[in-house]
Amino acid sequence: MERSIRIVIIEDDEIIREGYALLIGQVEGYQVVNTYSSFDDAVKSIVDVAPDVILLDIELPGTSGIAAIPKLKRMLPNAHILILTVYESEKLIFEALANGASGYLTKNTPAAKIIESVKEVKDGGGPMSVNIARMVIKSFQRNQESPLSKRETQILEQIADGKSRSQIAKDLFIDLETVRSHIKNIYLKLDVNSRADAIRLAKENKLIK
Amino acid sequence: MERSIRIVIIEDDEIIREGYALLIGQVEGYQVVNTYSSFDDAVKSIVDVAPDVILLDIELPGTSGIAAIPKLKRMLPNAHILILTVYESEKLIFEALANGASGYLTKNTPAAKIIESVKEVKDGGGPMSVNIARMVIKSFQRNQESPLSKRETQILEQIADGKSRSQIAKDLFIDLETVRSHIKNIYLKLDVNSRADAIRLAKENKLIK
DNA sequence: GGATTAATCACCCTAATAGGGTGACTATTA
DNA sequence: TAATAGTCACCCTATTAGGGTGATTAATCC
Repeated sequence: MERSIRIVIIEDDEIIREGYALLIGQVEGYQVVNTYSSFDDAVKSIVDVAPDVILLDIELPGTSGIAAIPKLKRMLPNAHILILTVYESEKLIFEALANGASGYLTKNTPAAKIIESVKEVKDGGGPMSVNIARMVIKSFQRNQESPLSKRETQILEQIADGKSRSQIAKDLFIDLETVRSHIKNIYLKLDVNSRADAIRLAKENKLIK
Repeated sequence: MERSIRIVIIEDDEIIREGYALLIGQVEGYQVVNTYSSFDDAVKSIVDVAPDVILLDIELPGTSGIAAIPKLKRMLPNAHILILTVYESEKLIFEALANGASGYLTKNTPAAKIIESVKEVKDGGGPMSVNIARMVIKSFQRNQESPLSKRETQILEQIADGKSRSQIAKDLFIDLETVRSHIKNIYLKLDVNSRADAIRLAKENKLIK
């Protein structure tokens, strides 16, 4: 028989924290080995506790959940972090994932889904709430009504890759002057006059990746 | 009573296509209004059929599923496209999502999950198979063992935003020479000697976003 | 306590680059 | 027939990028 999944909960609201602990702890194969009310509190003993999965809140007293992620990953490289929070701001979600969170659930998530998600992160999956998944997928999508032509988009993408005009010319097998011409048109259409502004505007409007 | 969800299936394998059609069509609230064996075949009548959700295969004769996505979105701006395929290549997934797919399922997905996902995309969600979600989340994560210091990472990120040294200096309130010094160290550490190479290498290794 | 690393700044140098202006030719598409 | 996309040409100059070779301070590490 496999040993049960060792879970730690870091959450400042005592009622929620103990509620989750009780809920998860009674499921077979799941073991809540400890709970903490803050990351700063967890630091002392969490390494010895050696959890497989850490349920982490974003809003915590002291070190924020976001800031805690890389620290936890350094202390416990094999542990999976599952964010469990009320926040749905795009910035927070992407920061959490970029920092190393393996999943992101919002707090209205039904108990069964939380249980399932714990198993899922432990097995290397990436569970997300429906609305989070929507935002994540949306972040990949480019603007379908770009003012830029295909060629212009392609060249702007190369500019965003840090390439010089001459490098772009070489890579696309066109003349340096043609590249210049395209860049001028890009600047005209976007109403900017520098690479930095063009890149910023294009990314803001998802004209390029 | 709400009208049922109008579904179209584009899939070249007849057995799979009709299997899905039968499976989905018998669920209450779900209506398979047509099926096609290719995009080129679908083009003729799909606009008149006016589906809410399009189940789309990636490997299709003629126009590929990936290439079909933006065309379908242009023809039916309000339809949601749900990819249903055996392919799990990172490149295909991100291309599909970037082109406008609302969800991505692999073909081993159980029937119940497919049914649920159709409803989910129709409601603006972003359903994904477990393994797809894992890859998507992974794509957000930065390398935890970067050779670059925080400051260097920050400066390389600004370089990737197309900023000049002097712009970076201004934005970070440090001297132009300090920026130069950091860039030199970045180049040394990454063993490159141009912005383009540094950006490419850093993105490949997820040192920056 | 000595070594490494991070972060800051200084001054040498030169080739290449970016951006602005203005215009032309061709092919496709509306 | 008018607009757009894609190609190329030549005018101009200030800025930039990259290489070299330092120094100083503070923090962190063994």
